[in-house]
Amino acid sequence: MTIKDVCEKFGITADTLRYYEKVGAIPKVGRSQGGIREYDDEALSWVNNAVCLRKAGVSVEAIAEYVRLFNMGGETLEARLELLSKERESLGKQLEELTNAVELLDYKISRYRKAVETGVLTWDRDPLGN
Amino acid sequence: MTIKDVCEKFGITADTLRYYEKVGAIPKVGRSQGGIREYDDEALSWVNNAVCLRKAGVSVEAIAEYVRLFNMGGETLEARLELLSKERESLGKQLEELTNAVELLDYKISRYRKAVETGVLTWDRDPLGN
DNA sequence: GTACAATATGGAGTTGGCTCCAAGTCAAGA
DNA sequence: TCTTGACTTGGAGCCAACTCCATATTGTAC
Repeated sequence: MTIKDVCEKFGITADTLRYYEKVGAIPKVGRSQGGIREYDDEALSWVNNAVCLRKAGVSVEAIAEYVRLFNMGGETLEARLELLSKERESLGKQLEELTNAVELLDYKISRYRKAVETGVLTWDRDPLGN
Repeated sequence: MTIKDVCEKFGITADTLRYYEKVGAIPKVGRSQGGIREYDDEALSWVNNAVCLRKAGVSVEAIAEYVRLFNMGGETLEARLELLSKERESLGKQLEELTNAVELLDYKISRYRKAVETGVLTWDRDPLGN
């Protein structure tokens, strides 16, 4: 698979893909004789890992650290588990913040729907709405 | 309430709070005769709004746009509703990405727990794990 | 009233994550 | 073979969101 195919598959740019490789968020990708990247299934799996985690806000650095540990082999199983657990915990917190914000927005939206109907914006929870 | 109190209450720095005010993510805060910020309940409600949305990843610009519309008065009810709805939708997408990533991490973590026990890292979904 | 901490302002600096650019190489169709 | 478009690299540039700094002013404890 060429870099372009991978870009389309994951909805990212070639620059981003090269950047991920440069900083180690994915392992070095195999090349043709001419030096052109050729993504095999394993490479795609790494790209998927990076893209999925990045979309959730995991830092490129953390992803790269995981790749680094992975490439060091079986000695780093515990370290990788710890890294993944830490990131998982942080995503759990983020999930909570996100849920809070969604709740806030949903409440405001419901008030605004009423306001657009009636012409008056009111708050029934806390008299100080905005 | 002083800026320091507000910082502690919301777990952010005074610089951030002043920055939010400067760029309009919260409305201008009232001052003492000497020019020192004094946060009343309404100001706190605005700070809460900004902090909550920022933690979920809503841009400072979008928050500031909402404040701007709010300050323009009742003519902008629909515009505000539309803005909030758009942000709500974007958070919904983000929630999905986050959930995907949590699922991925949970799966990997379960595999790593087994690996730390048995000494061998294996993948039962897709043979290409990482 | 005097020290000293807290706050004010404007503006520069930092960080993370891309994104773009120049100059060159590679490869597929006419 | 020639052309044209995709790909390569290294490095510079950009943007959002802070974060830090210098300098000045305010407010509080003694």
